Amino acid sequence: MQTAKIHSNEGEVLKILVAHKGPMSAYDILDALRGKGEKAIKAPTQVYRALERLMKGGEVHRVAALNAFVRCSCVHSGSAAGFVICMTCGVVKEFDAKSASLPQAMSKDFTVLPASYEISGTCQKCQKQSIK
Amino acid sequence: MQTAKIHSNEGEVLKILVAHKGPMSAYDILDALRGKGEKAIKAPTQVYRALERLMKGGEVHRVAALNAFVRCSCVHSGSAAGFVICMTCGVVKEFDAKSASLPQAMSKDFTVLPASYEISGTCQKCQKQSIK
DNA sequence: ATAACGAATGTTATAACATAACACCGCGGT
DNA sequence: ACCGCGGTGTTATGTTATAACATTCGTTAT
Repeated sequence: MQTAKIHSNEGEVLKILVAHKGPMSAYDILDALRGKGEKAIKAPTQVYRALERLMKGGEVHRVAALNAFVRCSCVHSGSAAGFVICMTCGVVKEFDAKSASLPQAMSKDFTVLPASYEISGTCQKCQKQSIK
Repeated sequence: MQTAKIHSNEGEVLKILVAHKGPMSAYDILDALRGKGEKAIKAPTQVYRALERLMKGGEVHRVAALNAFVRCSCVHSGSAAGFVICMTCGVVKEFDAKSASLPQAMSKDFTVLPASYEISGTCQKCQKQSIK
């Protein structure tokens, strides 16, 4: 069995993200971790690896529109994270895409247009092939 | 008055995108244009500038999830482009986010989960400030 | 015509984001 | 003890995007 290992990098990265509130690029995170002497993370790879696992665990999400990562701030279903993103100031709002009606989620605080919607997932064809 | 100028680069870039059907990265486009002798585009900047203007005109959209660009294939309202993206095979489907109901748009050909929704626009605050 | 201006272009360099490849370590199972 | 695997560290490189500046082309005003 794979018991809980060290994962200290994940902890460090998550701490930074929690403290920052809001999306950070991998390199922002890296800068925040560098110069913490001793045990500090030094290379992008380490940050990306930590982020990858945090994302797999649902603790962090990637915001493609910003090339950035955010702490999950939503009690969502785990499989349908949604974001409304202001491309001017970089503010993001997370919502649960599974339960919320999307247009509502955005129209409260965001003016709609011009806007771009992106839904990333897996198409049926690829889904089937992965089952084989 | 600013009459129609040359914009030959826009034409070249658009031609490539039309021929390719489907999203291309700026560097894919660049490679396709290079080695066309003479008048060929040679540098990323030129591609990005052409894309920028094509996007402003609504002829092309950027798909952030893929760091790519697609010819607009939709008779949409012009201000609410939507995409459903398969992160496995890279297939994208465009829909008019203004008129279509989003969940429907995706559920036909895409299995929903796990999925990520991103809606990029401008928040009210930034909207107001830009009016000033 | 031509000067002057702005928009489009060309060119070089660099910034920002992300991954490949390989060596090493630590722990758990046999 | 050893083996294997997953996590880590390190270096190098690949990919995407923009900055900065010189030049050319059209349009307009003189």
